[in-house]
Amino acid sequence: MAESTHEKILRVVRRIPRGRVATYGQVSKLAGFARQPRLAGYALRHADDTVPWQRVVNAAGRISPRADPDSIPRQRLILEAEGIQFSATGVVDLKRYQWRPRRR
DNA sequence: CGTCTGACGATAT
DNA sequence: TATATCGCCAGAC
Repeated sequence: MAESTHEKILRVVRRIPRGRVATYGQVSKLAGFARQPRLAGYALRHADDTVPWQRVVNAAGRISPRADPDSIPRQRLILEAEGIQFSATGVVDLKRYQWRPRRR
């Protein structure tokens, strides 16, 4: 069985530790798909509860909007429960919270 | 099997 | 600084 694109993406997302976030672009790059941030978004859309999808935010440090408007406050609450703070404008400070993997 | 659709971001103009 | 272009996966129908 060849590993699918989505599986590679999800494998990376599962490495993001609690209390940290990664961007779509970062995830896709680590999975071997540089400059294809959409692939990370596509994969997360189909992700189940075995993957910490809430730890992926966009390059601006904001939660990416989806069909369900309630998904934003919902994701935010989970991240805050993990210790991540949001600015008054709803932005995560990537300088402070972005995941920096050691190797691979 | 063709078309549509959905968690993005670097680059060009 | 703002808007357009492009890359190109996978499930639903």
